[in-house]
Amino acid sequence: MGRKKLEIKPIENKSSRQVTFSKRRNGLIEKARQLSVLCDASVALLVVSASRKLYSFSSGDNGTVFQICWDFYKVINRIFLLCSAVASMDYLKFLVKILDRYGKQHGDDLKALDRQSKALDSGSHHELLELVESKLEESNVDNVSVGSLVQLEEHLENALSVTRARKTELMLKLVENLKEKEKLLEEENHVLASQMEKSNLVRAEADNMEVSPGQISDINLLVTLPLLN
Amino acid sequence: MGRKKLEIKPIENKSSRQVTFSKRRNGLIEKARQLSVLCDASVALLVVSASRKLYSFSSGDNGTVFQICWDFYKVINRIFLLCSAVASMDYLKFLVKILDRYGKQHGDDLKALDRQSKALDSGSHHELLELVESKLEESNVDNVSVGSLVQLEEHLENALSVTRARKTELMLKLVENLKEKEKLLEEENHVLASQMEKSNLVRAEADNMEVSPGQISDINLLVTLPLLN
DNA sequence: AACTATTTATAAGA
DNA sequence: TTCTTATAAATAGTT
Repeated sequence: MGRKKLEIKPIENKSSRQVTFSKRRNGLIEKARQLSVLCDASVALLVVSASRKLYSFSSGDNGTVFQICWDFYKVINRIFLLCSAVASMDYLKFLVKILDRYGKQHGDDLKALDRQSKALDSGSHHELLELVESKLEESNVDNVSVGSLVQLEEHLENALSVTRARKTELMLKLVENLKEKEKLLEEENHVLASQMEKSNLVRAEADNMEVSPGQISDINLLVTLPLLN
Repeated sequence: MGRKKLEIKPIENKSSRQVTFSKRRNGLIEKARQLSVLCDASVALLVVSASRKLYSFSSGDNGTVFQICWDFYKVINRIFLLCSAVASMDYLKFLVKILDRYGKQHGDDLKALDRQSKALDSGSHHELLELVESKLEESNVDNVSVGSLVQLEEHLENALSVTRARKTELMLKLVENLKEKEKLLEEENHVLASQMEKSNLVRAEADNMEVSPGQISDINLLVTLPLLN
């Protein structure tokens, strides 16, 4: 739809490709907007230029981008999770590049959050929770920056993973201690019992004195108590 | 660009809205394709109709949709995670609907996987791992269906969560048992010790017989052993 | 689903 | 970049 018909194949000339990209990108975004308005549709559009710059549109039903994208995210997330196990080195490099790009495009947000995160460097749970709450407060969703949310979630993931590992570690240590304690108590018990037996034997031999019924039954009761397993 | 100018506002007439949606959606997807080809750009487009049907396009640099979407996913995922904590009931209903829709659009895949998953209903870990491996094998990424991957990940998530819960449960039970055991042993020990004391006392009174040094030291050693804490 | 009168998008040029 | 303009493409209303 210009002065002459354009074949749909990669444009060689760099500057004309750049110009076409700019025009068509705007056109595409406008068309996406129109479709969403005219037909009550949810539309999400992502464009990444050859120079790795990101442009996007979302009809944003509730002023946010994420409702429409939830199923998209589901698909992508799952594919990614499964593929990351078998991903090539090239693909991993690609991911790093994209994350880099995000860091650059949201540099200010990241810096701002970095200052906060430095404050809780030593990992105070209380402070972390406060940070989360303040972020949730201010996140009437569309005025909170994406970069800071990305950063924030990383904090949360770290905290969770540390907490989980610590839980397991503590429980294993507790079990170990309890088992050792049990072993010692059993040994002590055993020695006491044999001591008692010997002493009773010695006494019985020495003077034929009878052990009182109450005392015997006490001992028997305890020794035959079933140990839990 | 039709017989007359159309204002960009919601189309009231249902059937004409449906027709317009169909035409413009195709147009939009074609435009997206052209942009990606002409300008070496990555483009991802998602359209959900008012009737909740999903249409999408992705330039798919490597034959898959997910490279271009990775950053999108990052953003969406993080926003979702944070917002889900404060999401309204309406929003939760919305999510359920979308997941439903997925189930419907990938019904065949789900059924196929369902048969497999029935086989490991009783939760054999070995079989689950085998299923995962076979899926990874066959997922040269573009010939495996999205629906089955979604389902597969749900299996994995369930298995993980069940395993984690079971681990905690078993460890807590173990700790409880060990503590009870310890209590009983300590009681038994205490009774034995006091029994011993009484008996020694009685004997001493009765005939002034001395307890052998070796026996005394044994008992003292055990009673003063530090208990772990 | 086709047709076609129009509008809209945009390629090339400035 | 931005504007202009000739022309290609998309599509609204009609059949």
